[in-house]
Amino acid sequence: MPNPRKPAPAGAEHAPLQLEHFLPYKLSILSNTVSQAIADDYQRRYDLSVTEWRVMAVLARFDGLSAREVAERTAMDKVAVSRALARLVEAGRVHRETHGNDKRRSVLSLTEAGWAIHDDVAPMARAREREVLAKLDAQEQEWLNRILDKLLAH
Amino acid sequence: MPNPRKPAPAGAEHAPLQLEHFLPYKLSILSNTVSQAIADDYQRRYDLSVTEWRVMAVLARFDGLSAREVAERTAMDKVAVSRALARLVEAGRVHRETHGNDKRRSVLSLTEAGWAIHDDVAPMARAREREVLAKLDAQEQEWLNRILDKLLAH
DNA sequence: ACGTTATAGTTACATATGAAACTAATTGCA
DNA sequence: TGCAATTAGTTTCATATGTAACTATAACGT
Repeated sequence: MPNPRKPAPAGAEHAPLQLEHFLPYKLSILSNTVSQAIADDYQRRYDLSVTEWRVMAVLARFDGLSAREVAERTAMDKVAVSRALARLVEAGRVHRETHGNDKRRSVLSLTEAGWAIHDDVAPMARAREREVLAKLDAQEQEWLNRILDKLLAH
Repeated sequence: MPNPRKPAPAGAEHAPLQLEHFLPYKLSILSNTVSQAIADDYQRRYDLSVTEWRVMAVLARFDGLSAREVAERTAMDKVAVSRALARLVEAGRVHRETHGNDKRRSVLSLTEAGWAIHDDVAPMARAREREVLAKLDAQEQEWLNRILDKLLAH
């Protein structure tokens, strides 16, 4: 008998959550599992955190963003972005200069070295995404997309 | 023109990810948003971390678990569980005793104070879940459930 | 022009987290 | 038995993270 646990009687008045059927919990597990699988592909190899990778991914698409704009696009807070940028600039992966008209703002872009990493990591990330989606049939994939977009709207 | 950003030409050879259509990214945003909304309900009021709440939720359903079993059920690592338990026992929310036959194992259960918190927080958590699901119609809710279970299987 | 308010970004501090080393108890098997 | 290998749980250490305070610059209203 590996684990003969009784499903808590707990009197009668309590109403315990069933974590395994609780949406926020399931989302958390799934999200962490998937993100970690991708991170495993690049963290060791490039000494790159998830935060840093997201900053790079955004700069790959939108060249010349400011730090605040990066924060908006990645949904991370500005402190996290500031720190990620400090490391990325230090490592020569991101180039930072000051905006001509507004000396508060930075103008950010990937360096050659940054692009090289991007071009290696992006396909791996896409492959992981495909692995996850491969567990679903075409119809389920469509529904998932629609549902996530609906939940994320506004 | 608040933000006239050009969608990165970036030469021609690069293929930047579109984060906003990338499944792992969308999952991460959604999961964090939902979990944070729930946490906001109890963190200040009870000085209770997400980790601690999950431990309590599991003990509410499965009385007498060991720390390792709690870790399994919450999908958290044993160090996180150990620390959460230390705080919960210290705060008088969880009772810990030693297993009769195996002195390594602990036998854990909620105290009266623990149950009181549980009985206040659990309905709030359920209400938040309902708020999220309210954005979907009945059909979408069914698909979401089925799809998440499929992705989480194995 | 000038003082107030807002914004971009960094720094400091306190807390959270994860990996690995560690202790204590139990199990397996020669 | 008795000793090597496992297992439960804690501690340590190095990093990560969030909040709030801070600096510098720009925008706004009078």
